[in-house]
Amino acid sequence: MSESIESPKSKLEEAQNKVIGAIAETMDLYGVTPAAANLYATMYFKDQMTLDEMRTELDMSKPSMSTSVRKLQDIAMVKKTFTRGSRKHTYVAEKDFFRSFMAFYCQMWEREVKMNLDAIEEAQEDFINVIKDPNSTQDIVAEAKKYYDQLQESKTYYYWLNDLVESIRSGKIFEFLPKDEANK
Amino acid sequence: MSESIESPKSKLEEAQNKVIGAIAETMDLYGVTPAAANLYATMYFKDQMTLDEMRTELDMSKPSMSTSVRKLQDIAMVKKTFTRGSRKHTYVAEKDFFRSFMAFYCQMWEREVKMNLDAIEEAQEDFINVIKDPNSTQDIVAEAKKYYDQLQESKTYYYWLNDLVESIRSGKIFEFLPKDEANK
DNA sequence: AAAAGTATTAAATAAATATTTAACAAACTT
DNA sequence: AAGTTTGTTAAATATTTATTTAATACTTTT
Repeated sequence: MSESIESPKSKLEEAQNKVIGAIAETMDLYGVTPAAANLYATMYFKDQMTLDEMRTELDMSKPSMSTSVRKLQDIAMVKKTFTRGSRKHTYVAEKDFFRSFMAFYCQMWEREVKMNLDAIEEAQEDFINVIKDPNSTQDIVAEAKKYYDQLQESKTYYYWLNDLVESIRSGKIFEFLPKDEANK
Repeated sequence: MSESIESPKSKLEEAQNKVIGAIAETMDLYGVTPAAANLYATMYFKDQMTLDEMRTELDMSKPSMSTSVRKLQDIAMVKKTFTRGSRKHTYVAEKDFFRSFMAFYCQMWEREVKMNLDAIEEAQEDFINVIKDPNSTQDIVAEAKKYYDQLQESKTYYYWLNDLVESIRSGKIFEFLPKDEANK
């Protein structure tokens, strides 16, 4: 890999590719498709891109770019920009990871909290009905009570998760955990 | 669905199933297979289970239970227990969601930080070499500087994420965001 | 309003992942 | 130590998910 004959241009690209690879690899743990992960990582080094530039750069189909870019918009990692004079849509990558973090996790956690708390409320009602039901044996009642309490306990977690979301959304968390911490 | 003819026993199960469904559905957003998600949610209402009980309960193959339970152990959502007198291995679900949260996200975020910081360090070195290279044109140098700075900026985020992990691991975060918050 | 360019949706294909069946290995019992 | 039970690994199958090709709808320009 004789370094000396390599052009500055290609060294630049090589350096970018290292980061692109790392970002893409960690991103598909975030539930996005490989295409979307690659796309975001690629856009991370571009000012803005059109769908056609994307498909050329990644050598993939346009619909694939279209759906990927939409998915990335959903999790606020890509934004549409308005470029005068061009009919093509242009998109930019969110380069502030704090914002991506916020958008992604808050959305995910809110969904989780809502879905589980809803189910818990319903189930707790059911358990109460079982407890009150004269047809219930002692064993059944005891079980129902146990589960009711277990769910009650778990609500603490979901409330906490909601608080976490809230403190991220409001930025209050950065009072506790500052962003730069003297930049190490 | 005439409620009155339903036995307390089946009402109990129905209530559990509501919660099982919700947990399982949110869990496969956490990168576990449907089998593992269902398994965890089922175990959430059991004291302990053997592999054979799991396969009976979920009506799936034993190897599927074996791999699922291992995956769940990896993310610390299930623990092995030692039951005297039984040759079968027994497992219990971690019912404290705070612990699961900690284990899952800390592991995930540490991986992300390490992988990306490593790539960034390498890339930044490369960019410096391009900047120092006499063959580099002005444009190339400017680009290299731009990317170097962009990566430098992004490190702030990864350091912050590391701090977050640290404060979760140590429990310090609960000083800032208390667990029970008067239980609403 | 027509035509050209662009983006999106739908159906078909390709690729990846989860699950199962079958074979193997390990641990316990007698 | 041989046989039986339990758990794991490997190969094959099934299922799901991602991607592409082809068709459609929307925008903008003339």
